[in-house]
Amino acid sequence: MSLDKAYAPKPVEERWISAWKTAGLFSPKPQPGAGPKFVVVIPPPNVTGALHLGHALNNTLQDVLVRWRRMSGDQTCWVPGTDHGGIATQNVMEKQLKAENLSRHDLGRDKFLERMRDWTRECKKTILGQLEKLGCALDFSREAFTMDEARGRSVRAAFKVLWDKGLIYRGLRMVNWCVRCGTALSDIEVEYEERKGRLWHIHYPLADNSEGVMVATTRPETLLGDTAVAVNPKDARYAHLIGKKLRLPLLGREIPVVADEVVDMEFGTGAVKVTPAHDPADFEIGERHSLPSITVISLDGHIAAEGGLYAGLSREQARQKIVEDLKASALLRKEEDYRHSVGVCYRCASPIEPLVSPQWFVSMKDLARPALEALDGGSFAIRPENWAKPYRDWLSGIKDWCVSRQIWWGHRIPVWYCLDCNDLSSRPFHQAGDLKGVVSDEKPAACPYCRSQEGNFMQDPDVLDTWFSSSLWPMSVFGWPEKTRDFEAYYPTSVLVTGYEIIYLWVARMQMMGLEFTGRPPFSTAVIHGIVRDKSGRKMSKSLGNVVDPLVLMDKFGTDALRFSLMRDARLGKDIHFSEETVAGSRNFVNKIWNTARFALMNLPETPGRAYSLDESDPQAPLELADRWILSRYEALSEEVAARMGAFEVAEAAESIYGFLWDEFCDWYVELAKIRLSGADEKAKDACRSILVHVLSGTLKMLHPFMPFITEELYAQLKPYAGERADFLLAAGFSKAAPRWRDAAAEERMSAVMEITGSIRALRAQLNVPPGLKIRAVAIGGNPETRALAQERTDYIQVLARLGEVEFSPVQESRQPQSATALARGMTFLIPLAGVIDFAKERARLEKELAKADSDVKKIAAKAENPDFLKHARAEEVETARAQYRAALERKSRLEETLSSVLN
RNA sequence: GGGCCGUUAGCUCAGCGGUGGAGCGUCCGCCUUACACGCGGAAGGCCGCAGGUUCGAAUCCUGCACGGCCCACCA
Repeated sequence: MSLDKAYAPKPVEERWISAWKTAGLFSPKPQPGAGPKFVVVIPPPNVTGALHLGHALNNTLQDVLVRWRRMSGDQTCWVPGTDHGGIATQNVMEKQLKAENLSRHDLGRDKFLERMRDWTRECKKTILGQLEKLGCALDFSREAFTMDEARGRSVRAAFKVLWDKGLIYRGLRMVNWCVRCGTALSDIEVEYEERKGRLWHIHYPLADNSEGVMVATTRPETLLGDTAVAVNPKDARYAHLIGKKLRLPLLGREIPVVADEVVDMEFGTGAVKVTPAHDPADFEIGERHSLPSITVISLDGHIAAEGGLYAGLSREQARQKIVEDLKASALLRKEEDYRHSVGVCYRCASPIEPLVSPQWFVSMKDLARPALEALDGGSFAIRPENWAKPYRDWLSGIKDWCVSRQIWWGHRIPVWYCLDCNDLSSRPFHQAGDLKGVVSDEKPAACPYCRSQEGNFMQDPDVLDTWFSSSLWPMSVFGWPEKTRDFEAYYPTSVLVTGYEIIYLWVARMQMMGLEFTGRPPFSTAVIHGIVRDKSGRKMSKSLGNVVDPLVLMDKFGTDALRFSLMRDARLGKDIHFSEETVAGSRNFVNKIWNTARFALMNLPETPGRAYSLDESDPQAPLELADRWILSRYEALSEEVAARMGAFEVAEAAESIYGFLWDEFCDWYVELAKIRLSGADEKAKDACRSILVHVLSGTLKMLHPFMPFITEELYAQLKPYAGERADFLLAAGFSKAAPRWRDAAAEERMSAVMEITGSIRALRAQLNVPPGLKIRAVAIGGNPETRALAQERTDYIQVLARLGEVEFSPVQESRQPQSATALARGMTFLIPLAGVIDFAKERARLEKELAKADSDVKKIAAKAENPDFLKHARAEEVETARAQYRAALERKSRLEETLSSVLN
């Protein structure tokens, strides 16, 4: 068997992807009653384009959990899919059309949707291909799409149930309107940005042209729709004006001064212009004072007919013109720069226009209550826990959900109007508030209101918010509302892995819907991760030009490397500052693993004669210190990693495995194994081989969820030596825990060896002893155990520190002229180096060590000699401190001795 | 205005009550037959600031400053 010197990911990845697929590895059949289940549904990526690093993070995290649980013995099921993505996807298509100088209206609804479906088909292919390439153990036979036929049935069923319960209603309400997208948005789809604007102070004279009040506004164009000016009832400045009429500038309309608590006396002039049709706060003032509401900005963002001579202007043009006209009429009294937060569309970032229009709503209060109870009762948990509070707060203050969108791409609202009894022609659809509708999947045969059988039915033109179908996802992917076997077997799911930015948009709504329709939370834990940002912490965006394509990274460093670096940084809930260097680091680690296996295989017989198993009661060869140490460390690692994974602390688990494999296994164990492997003692060799096979294959298993490809590749080579037959690591599962291998004594002894080695290595490096030179050493001092250990394991120290002969001198003050000195664990290693080293350097080095020892002594003395410490600290704490103090003193005095005598 | 998170080595981040850690970068030395995507060594920290609790605080508490998110009807 021979492996290349450097790992080449591409062919390995391709080979295993196809092997997994051929074996149907990710589509295990549900086995009734066979052990715990672990079910995950993918957060379906929008079909807006290719996947980005955030998707890579999200899906790798899920894959790690799924693979881990599968190897732990759970029945797992991970469902893939994509989301039609409503406005976002429609915008992508509209951009494409724009490049062809077309609008969606040029195509018409049917043609447009056809193009959307074509695009979606391609996009799904891309996304699923990328997920496969990422190595995701998704059951591709279950692929779902939020707008396919089955999901359509779920959506319509949910709508019907909510309708029948009176939880869905249509009403004329003030909503967030995106002028650019031409649709209403829900409250949480509005983002607030600090933007620089201006604050205009406008004088509103009294109707008789005497005095008047000054108001401040950031949106002067809304003046056209003003129907009052409001002041605080307690405001002495304006008390005499309450009830009087003002003359609205430019239009001349008379409007009243009203008193309302909501007005802040401190802010601006203390008087507010009230535009009920175009501001949510003003809308409420209008309700309280029965003010008329005049719509002056229409759905397309232009000034409506009521805007007089401004009608037809865009809102931007109107603002400019109105400011000019106010200036001309000397009513504009002040104009200042003003930074304030502006609501913008989460999909296109253009400013939101609050306006009144007929929309569909879901009444949320009753749905939120069970979700809150699930959280408080523990049937649903959020990790990390600090997200529970914002989640709870949001649910507690929940408002009704505007679910209608005036776009074409989405689930059409399943409501029909009879043209024979609904007068749609005289009431343009979007202006009507009280149409009689029939909720139905298909066009009804007869009108229940007028009994007409003419079939003059028209479906509501609106579509549902894309998040409506998303909220049903954990149910709909298994066929709900039908009682399918899959639904029985896999609902509710186990964990949901997603980013914190969609906790309200998605997580909360899934909880509410799941509880409403099934009485059970759709998943018992939400695992929340952060956002992938660039190196300097900025969000990745096309406009900043800092987006990184995961495919490019996978191509350059390998998929395992990309996955591992994402996982190493994926601390729950924390953002990742991503840099390519960390992927290079992971690539190096992957290569390290490759070479470790190469080393092991080089030292195993060409054809596996027998299995090197430690499970046999009678080991084939005697184990020695290094073996017992690495086994102990390996067991400790297994336990720690299992605990971490159970708590979803994936990053911590990854870090631990990294440290174990590189620092302990490679840098220490493998180096020591070389002693026996290069010798002639077959029994000793077999002992080493057993350990190498056992620890390496076990570590590969632990790593498999993180880096599925290289581990599969190497395990395939190693498994005959481990006596295992499974074709894939997922099928092989983890080895049983073996706590009997924990060995504190071996760990302690090995750490002494490491310390001694370290001090001699440091001496060599600092004194520039030629690395190839095998130097002689004289060992003196030390307590009996350490001394015995050093004598027993001289071979370790010789190999690790590249020593020649080591002489154990019984004489405490053994004189070795012209020696350098290494101190460790109470032992002194004198290294005669006349002619090799510069003794001035050695003196300087020792003086520095002495200074360090001295400061150590002082630090520990501050504790160990402190009567308060001795009085209050726990006994074992005191004991430890005393021991440390003794050791520090001992070291210091030895250094002093050395400096005064040996060096002379 | 409220809430959450962060502030530790040049950079990215662990540590969360007992003599300050990792990776990358830097410096010195090594092609030591698994790996130069490597090995050994080293330099580099008033652990944001100020109080408090404690025998003892990077770690717990309280304020403050700075940075970042989220929420809220500031015209």
